[in-house]
Amino acid sequence: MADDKKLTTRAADFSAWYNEVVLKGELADYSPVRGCMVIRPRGYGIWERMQHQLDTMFKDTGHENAYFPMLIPESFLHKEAEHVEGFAPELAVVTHGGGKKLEEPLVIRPTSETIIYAMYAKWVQSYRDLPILINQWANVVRWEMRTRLFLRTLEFLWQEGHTAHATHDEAEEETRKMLGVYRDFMEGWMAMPVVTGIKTESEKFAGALRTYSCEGMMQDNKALQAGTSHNLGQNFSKAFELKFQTEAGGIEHAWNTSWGVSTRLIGGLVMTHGDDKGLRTPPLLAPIEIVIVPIWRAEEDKGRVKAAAHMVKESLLAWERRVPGRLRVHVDDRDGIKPGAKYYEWELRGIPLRMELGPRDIDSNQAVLVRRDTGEKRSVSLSSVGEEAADLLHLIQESMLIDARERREQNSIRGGITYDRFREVMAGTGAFVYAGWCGDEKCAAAIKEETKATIRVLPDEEFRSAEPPKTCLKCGGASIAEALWAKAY
RNA sequence: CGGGACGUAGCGCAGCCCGGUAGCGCACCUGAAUGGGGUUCAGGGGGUCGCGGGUUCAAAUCCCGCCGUCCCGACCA
Repeated sequence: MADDKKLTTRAADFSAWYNEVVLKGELADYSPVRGCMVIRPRGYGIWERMQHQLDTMFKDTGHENAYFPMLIPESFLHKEAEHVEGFAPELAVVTHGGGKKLEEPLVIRPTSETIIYAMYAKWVQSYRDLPILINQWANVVRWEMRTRLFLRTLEFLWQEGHTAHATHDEAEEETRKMLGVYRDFMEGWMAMPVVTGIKTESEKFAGALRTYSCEGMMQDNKALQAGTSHNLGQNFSKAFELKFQTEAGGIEHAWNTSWGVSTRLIGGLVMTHGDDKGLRTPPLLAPIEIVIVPIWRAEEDKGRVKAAAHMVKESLLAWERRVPGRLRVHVDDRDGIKPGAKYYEWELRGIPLRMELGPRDIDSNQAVLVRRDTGEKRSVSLSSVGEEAADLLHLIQESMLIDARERREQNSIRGGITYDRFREVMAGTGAFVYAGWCGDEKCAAAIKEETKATIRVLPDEEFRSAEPPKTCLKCGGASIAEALWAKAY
């Protein structure tokens, strides 16, 4: 039976561990405003690399960046019924300006659909004006009850893409395409495997026709919704009269999509790859890929060892790597700190590769390379150090994804699970469980009540088993949806 | 918003029960030695004890109120 395997999970107090890695890794800090976060340079360095890569991928798929205002007239939110219902409880509202009470309150954007489609309505006359493919990087505010650094803060930084199309099929294609971009980024760059799929009616975005999502598994076996892509249908174009004249001459409402990822991804990175030594950063996202620690015993060695370290750095910078861009190398030649202390510090920061360079190495034209992910050490010749380092970084990137995927598979259960066993698993380690659902919200609600597990997505093929579940996990009735059940952040 | 814990130096904490000159570890600064996995010694700087009120000759300590943080519920990218 698939569910007889041994499930594993990280230490019980995962929250404390997470906070420790984030705070001691100096990724973020609490701000004076409750529930808001300050991203410190180390965290922002990772985010900048994420942002740059995502931006590149958006541009490669034909999108442009723009900027829309932070303040939105309250009435805009009310134009789409489901949308306002979904967001009303968590809005921050500006009621005064210039010392006077405003005639109409302004909400601080919780997301920008309304203001953006109001503008698109002005810009679009003809089918020739479509599609509009725009992205914006912005901070948004949602007044959450409970907050957590990176995962759920009152204010957060994200990217939101908003597009308008002439047909439903084109919008659907865009929605799926951007979900794929997210998956490629999360797996290829963050080394974080995700399950993609469609959200159920009750879990979809407020105002969407369909919502697709990327769900990663964290080390406590809970799911993290890492990115979403929505097919909004004509809901917003009807609310904001976003209409165009077709080639045939008729007037039709446009079809919209929106999709976003946020700084939550940094939290996902920590919870996917962190270990008890601190952060582990995939090489492609590491602000520094290689740190060179020069080691000297006698004072007379110091000068030549430091000089050698900088020469090695130069030779690494000169190395032509396979992916675009130079190797990112730092020499830690600080005085007064012993090498061991430096090792701990760089391990905490998650730098993927460390090079130890001492007098003995230099005399034998060698250096020691140490992998952050596995701790493995190897001696390499200084004449081929660039190639060795580049190969190792490539290997680390690959093996971090493989390891994370293996961990997820180890903690996934497909098929043949009884509800009793399901309850037992969810009360214990937790898992990704692929099982059927009869489609009745009462069953889903009962499962949530009893186990805290919800349907994360109806997964795409990659995650499904050969044999689809035939019965509902809870009631045993005929299954109409093959669902991924898990506890979630 | 309900239940619990907590708030004292940059970080982690003791002191509170039983009121009486604000302490410890790490970090930081100076000097010297040290340096292949968290150096050692000596000297030094830093705190309106979360905020406000009350009791008292005297409050970090007792009482009341507020604010904030964390954990557990409801909400959520």
